[in-house]
Amino acid sequence: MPELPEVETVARGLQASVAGRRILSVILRKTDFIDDPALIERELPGRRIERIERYGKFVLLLLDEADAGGTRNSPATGLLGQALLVHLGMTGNLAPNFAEQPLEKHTHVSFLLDDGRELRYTDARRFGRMAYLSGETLLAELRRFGADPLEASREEFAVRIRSSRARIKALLLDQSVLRGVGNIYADESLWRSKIHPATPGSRLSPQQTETLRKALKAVLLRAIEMRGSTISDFVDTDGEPGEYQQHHRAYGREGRKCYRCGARIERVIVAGRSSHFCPSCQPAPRGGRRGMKTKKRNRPGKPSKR
DNA sequence: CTCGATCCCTGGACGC
DNA sequence: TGCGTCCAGGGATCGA
Repeated sequence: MPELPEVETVARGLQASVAGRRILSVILRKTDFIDDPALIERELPGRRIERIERYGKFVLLLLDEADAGGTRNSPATGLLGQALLVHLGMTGNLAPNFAEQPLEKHTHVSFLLDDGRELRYTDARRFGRMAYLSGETLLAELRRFGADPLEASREEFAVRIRSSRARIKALLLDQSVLRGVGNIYADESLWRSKIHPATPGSRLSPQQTETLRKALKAVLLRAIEMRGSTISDFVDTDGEPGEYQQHHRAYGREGRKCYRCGARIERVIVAGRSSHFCPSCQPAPRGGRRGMKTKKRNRPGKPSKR
């Protein structure tokens, strides 16, 4: 499941492999995860991919100007003009392929490039998102998201975390608070910080908050070095899995021994997500079992018509 | 403001 | 072998 380190890995891979290439044409197959498919078919052909960046869990392909008769110029430095946003959801993948390579299953978009390769988007579950945005619309979209956890200062991080009574696990997952953290790295950073996932943000001490900021940043940086975590599907632009899953201390370790104290790692649902923690190292917040249901989510009944 | 529930989707695990 | 069921989860949305 691509979170910040996995998306960073993909963005770096694309920057190395397709930056500077021009998109000749676009082939769309399934489009229900695309904001405005017709816009993409109209706007993308002929555009050059200037560079690729990560923004939260989005891959941003920054494109050159639309019109430009004759030579095209780079966009003004630092200013985002127009971009293709790609969110990988749970199972999305964006990677260049040779055109003669057979299409993998669930390949929904192909961008034909000017060097004969194709940049392909595959996504079995289609929890991802693709959108072409420009100008103020693009800026407005990016403003919806909170601080980058690799860049947030002590002060900014503290304000964002401690001013809310929501549980810390929910805050870490909330993209309008911090952009890029998902379930794995939330659990890993909380384990390292010895903070229980159901602790309200407002109940964290300044020291705990700073410990969490540093732990989160360290975990993310280490995971980027290891090219992300591969639980089931994730592969980078070379088709290689990540390796950080070998360093998980909490996520996916229910019933196994805590590396610090030997107690059994538990799993509860917090903020609607599986949350793995050490009941000994990460004691429950005082004042009750708020949000401490056991693992089962209610089984949905007959799906109702819409 | 914060919460849980529901929905989107498919592959994989598991029980029979 | 095959079928049914459950589960995973990021994010939007809605009602409590």
